[in-house]
Amino acid sequence: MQTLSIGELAERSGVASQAIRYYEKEKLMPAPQRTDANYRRYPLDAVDRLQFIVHAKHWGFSLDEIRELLILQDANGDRAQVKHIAGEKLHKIREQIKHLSRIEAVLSKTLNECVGEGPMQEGCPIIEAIAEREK
Amino acid sequence: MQTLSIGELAERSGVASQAIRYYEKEKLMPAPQRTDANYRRYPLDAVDRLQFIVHAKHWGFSLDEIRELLILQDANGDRAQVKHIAGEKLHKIREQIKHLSRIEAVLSKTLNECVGEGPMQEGCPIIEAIAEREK
DNA sequence: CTTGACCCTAAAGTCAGCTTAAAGGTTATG
DNA sequence: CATAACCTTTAAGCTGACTTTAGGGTCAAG
Repeated sequence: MQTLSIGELAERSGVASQAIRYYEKEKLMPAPQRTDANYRRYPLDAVDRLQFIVHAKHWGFSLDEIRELLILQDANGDRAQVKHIAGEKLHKIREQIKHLSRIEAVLSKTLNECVGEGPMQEGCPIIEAIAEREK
Repeated sequence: MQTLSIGELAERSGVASQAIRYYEKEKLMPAPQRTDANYRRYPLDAVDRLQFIVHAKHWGFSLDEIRELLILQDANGDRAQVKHIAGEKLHKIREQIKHLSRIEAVLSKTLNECVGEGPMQEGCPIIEAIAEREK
């Protein structure tokens, strides 16, 4: 069976060798077999696992959360647990969207109100909005 | 004129003394006058400045961005510059909302598709969504 | 057989925005 | 006048997700 050195794996997955070693230390990647010279040799499907990590990171999952998902996969775990983790993540994402939307609303409103000209001796609606806004 | 010790300022503003010293080092707060014993004495409006910082942080501005806004205020700067900084921030916030909304859409869709029962031998729509999703 | 490209480990550095600790001076209270 | 509650400084620690550095070992090409 074909195996990959860490450098080949890095190139195929787009993840730096040192990051791969870091994922191993953090238990996201299993420790691979070693050659006599103590070089890591990875099976081909290590590429998929790394890309799962990359995608999950892009989705905003932390390494801790990704580790949980991988453990469930490795253990052929319960769908309910995966759904639970994803549900919590969805909740957090919706909270973030709410928070950002509130900011977006006030900021775009004040930007419209600001003429964007002249000095600010008598105040600037943007500065004032930041200064006064509660909560 | 009444002045405040750093501890009194901390209590009135809700910002820890050490954080106030940190803001001084980072040029967000001006270095205040000192007593003979080298104690900081703040004017009352230091409370407002600190609360401006707190609010701006809550809005998602970084300390670097807040410093820029404060410099414009201190210099009685140009409204156009403030509008420019706020406009860039608004753009970044809208990008973040877009990114999160895309994730929210896919994640809530896959959560609905997942029965949330049984083991995942034959795959789980959530895991697969993460694994397969491009970009 | 040597040079350069790879691989190894462990430890330290990076970013932001602080917090905590260490070691000491000052001031208010009983 | 002692002691607790302030204040001072500098330096180190924290989180997350790595990257960089230091100091070696290994391997393929010429």
